[in-house]
Amino acid sequence: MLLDTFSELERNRYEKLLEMRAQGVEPYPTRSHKDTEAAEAIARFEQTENAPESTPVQVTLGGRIRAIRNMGKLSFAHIEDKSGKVQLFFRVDELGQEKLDFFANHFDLGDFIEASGTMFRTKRGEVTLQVSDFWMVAKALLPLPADKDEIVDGKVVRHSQLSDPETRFRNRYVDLAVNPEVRKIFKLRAAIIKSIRNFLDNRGFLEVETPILQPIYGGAAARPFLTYHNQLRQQLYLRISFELYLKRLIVGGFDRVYEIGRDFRNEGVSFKHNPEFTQMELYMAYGDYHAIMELTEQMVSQVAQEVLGTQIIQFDEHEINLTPPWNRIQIRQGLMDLAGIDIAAYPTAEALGEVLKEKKINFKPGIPRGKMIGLLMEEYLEPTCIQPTFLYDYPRDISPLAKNKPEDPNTVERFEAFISGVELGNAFTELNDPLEQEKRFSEMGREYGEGEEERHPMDEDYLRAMAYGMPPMGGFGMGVDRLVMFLTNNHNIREVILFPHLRETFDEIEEDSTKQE
RNA sequence: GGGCGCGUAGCUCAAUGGUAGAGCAGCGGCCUUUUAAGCCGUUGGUUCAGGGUUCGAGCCCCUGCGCGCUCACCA
Repeated sequence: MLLDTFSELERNRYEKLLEMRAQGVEPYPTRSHKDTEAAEAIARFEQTENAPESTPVQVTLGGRIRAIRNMGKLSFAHIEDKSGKVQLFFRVDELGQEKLDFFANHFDLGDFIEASGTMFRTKRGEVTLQVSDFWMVAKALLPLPADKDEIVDGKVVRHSQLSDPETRFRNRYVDLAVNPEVRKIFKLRAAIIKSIRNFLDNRGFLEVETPILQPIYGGAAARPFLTYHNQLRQQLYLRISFELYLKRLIVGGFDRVYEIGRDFRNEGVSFKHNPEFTQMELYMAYGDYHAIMELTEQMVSQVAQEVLGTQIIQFDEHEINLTPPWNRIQIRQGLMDLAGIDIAAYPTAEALGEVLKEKKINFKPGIPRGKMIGLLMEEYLEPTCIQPTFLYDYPRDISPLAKNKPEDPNTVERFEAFISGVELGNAFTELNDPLEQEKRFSEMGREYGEGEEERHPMDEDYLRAMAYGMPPMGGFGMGVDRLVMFLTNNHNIREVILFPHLRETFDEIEEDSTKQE
């Protein structure tokens, strides 16, 4: 029972609720009567304020009470709705002592109130609603964490705001309710995604939805989540990428498709990894990875321009310029320049392994050559990619879905985009030769061994689709959460996901007897 | 999974091994233009959990849980 968990402080609010009911006032009425947003009321007043024949701005406002200042014969309150805050002014002359006392005795911080009256400007200069009538629309039984804003030199200074990350993420509704800057992140997030859609829609891409529950996972190197369909008695995986389904659609004739949705990867959780995350993938027939590079830099810079009004963003201590063209560094050349290693001179894993040992880079014995190159990139290339950079031409053995470079069978046409040393997206000229694809799947099986879940499983139906003829194309996958992190200057992915995954608490584990292995 | 750090009132934080505190929030007063309102008074604690050392533990030790940072795994 909720009531059983209440502290004395919370009981107190419940008592007020009971008192209201006893007086015939419903604390959760069915209808509301708000007709104007806070910001709109203020704007309308300011427009008419100095007009010679201004008519009074008469409105009914509604929102959550964020501050109350009772002063005996008058009261001030601030309420907040999605447009912002506005002050309410209650005077005994206007309302009578009884009504004023009713406000003082029954309304708390966090309650939802509606009030009608006329807008005016106080002596201190704040546009305010002079309340002629008010009523409760939802009583809050639990108190929100106390905080107050002070305006110093035009800047809002928060006092004692809710800041403990665990409390904030476990009770995101409270975090959002009291921290407007957190709400702002998610408004920006929505705008970013909308802007991506606009960009792609305008270029003839069709937005599609493909299965999240998949009998065979694929399209990325990651461990999947496993689930089970009872009636079909079928094991299913939660998708780790959209790739193989989207490319089937290109076979189907759409030529340009994209999807924005959730991927699930059963891997470590960190400041840049959440078990489920939002991915954007697109496929463009008759394009290659060079075309995708251009599309990517245009998309990201344009999204920034639309959402932030600038292509120059601040991330960490760096000022990052998203304006095209971005840096392009070929991996072999980059490693020659920055590490003094020509990877082409070491064509086998054994030979390259010796180089890694020389450079004191630790690696698990037996990993493929491509992974070793990945380690070199992490050490020498990626940290230098502060400004937006495409690293391109990847080793073939870690890229089973990408097409060879025509002149170099060990290298594929693939790039990854980096900003501030962190990967933003991954793209390639897509392999469209079904027999070659079949060979690659088999190779992956050998490289990784049977037991390793991250090896790319053979997908027979995908090969069949390709065998019907798949036009040449470029494809691209981008972590939307990462992009939101860059554009909102957040360094932890949990800050840009509304309900990030947190470990269960002990109590929850004990109560949940159905939990799986 | 490893290492380091943190966990005290609803929130933000104090407290040499020696009576658990402050501000805000709450509650009771005073106050007719306040705005971090103010002034006076006051309530509120399983110090994350369990064990140990000690005359005595918020503090020291052990175990567990959670969070943060970091490394590893992983794009």
